[in-house]
Amino acid sequence: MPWRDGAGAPWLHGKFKGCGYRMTMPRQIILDVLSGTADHLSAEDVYHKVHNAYPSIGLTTVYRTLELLVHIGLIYKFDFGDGRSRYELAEGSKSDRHHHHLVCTGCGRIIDYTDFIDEEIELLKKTEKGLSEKYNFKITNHLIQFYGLCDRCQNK
Amino acid sequence: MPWRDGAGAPWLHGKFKGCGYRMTMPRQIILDVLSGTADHLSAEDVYHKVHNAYPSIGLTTVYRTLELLVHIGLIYKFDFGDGRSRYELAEGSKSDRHHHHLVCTGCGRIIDYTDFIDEEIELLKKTEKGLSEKYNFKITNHLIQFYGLCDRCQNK
DNA sequence: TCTTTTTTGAAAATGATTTTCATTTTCATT
DNA sequence: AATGAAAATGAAAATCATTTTCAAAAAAGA
Repeated sequence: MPWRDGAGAPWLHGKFKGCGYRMTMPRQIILDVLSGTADHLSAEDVYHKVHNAYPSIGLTTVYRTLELLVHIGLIYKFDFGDGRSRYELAEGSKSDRHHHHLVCTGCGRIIDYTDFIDEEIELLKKTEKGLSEKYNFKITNHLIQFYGLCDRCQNK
Repeated sequence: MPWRDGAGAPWLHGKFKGCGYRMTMPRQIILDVLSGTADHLSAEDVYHKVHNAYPSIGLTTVYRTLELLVHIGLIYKFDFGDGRSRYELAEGSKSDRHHHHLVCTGCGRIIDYTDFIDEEIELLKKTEKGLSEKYNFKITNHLIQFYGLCDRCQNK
């Protein structure tokens, strides 16, 4: 699954070239890193992980690549309120189900949940449709997060 | 409603003192500014508006006061993805209904909507309950936002 | 291979937010 | 009203994530 041969997922080449971008080594490795974790990595997290396989990479390139991947739609960018953006693979790339986030305001822990997702999605669809019509807004995305304290943080 | 006499809303004094804080002039004026607008002001927006009534105020104090007000629960802090935090009065202070946000990724415009809110709230309650039990999470807050293009931005 | 365009990395710049610290203000007590 | 301790303030400096600049390196096409 992580395509360690250095070629990257073949179907991605097409996605990149189709958009006029080149599939380069840094881009492949950054995608590999994101594919190989279930965490919500920050740009610097990615930078450190990438560094192992490709020590010469610069933080700048990581930022640029992440921005590009968000633009192409291969990854999502999130803000969980700790001052740095977090990234995760968009579903479809991996066998990853659509989920939302539970954010602990105590320790910053993030829990992905898929419970109730179907109902949420259904309501979201309905809401999107209604809002699109009323406000003439072309909705492309949504964000749902719950904030609170995780079990550990509740006990001081 | 904006208590222009400089005393601030009387019931707020209690809220502040109850938490061990003092109700000062800068704090009153910052609250007045937030009460007097329907916009989603950034810290610097607040700073500029406050400056009229209280020219000696510093940006630092604005930041500190906003943080305090968030902590007390009088205002909410939002991130709409443009790199600066935005603040708005929590409902209850004003005759303000609970609402969610529609964010235009083209121009940054924010639309508050209350449509479908009742259904959303109902589902959120149910979801919160379920998630709280399953993950032993004490949920205090939620965030729902839709992203897309507003009517103006759709036409280039 | 040669040429053009894209991508890269290091260093510098940016910009929002936070910290530091000396001064001023508040408020419970004289 | 005066006093003194605790809290709040403001200016300047510090932080820190992210962006920009720019010259060199890598990729795609001829």
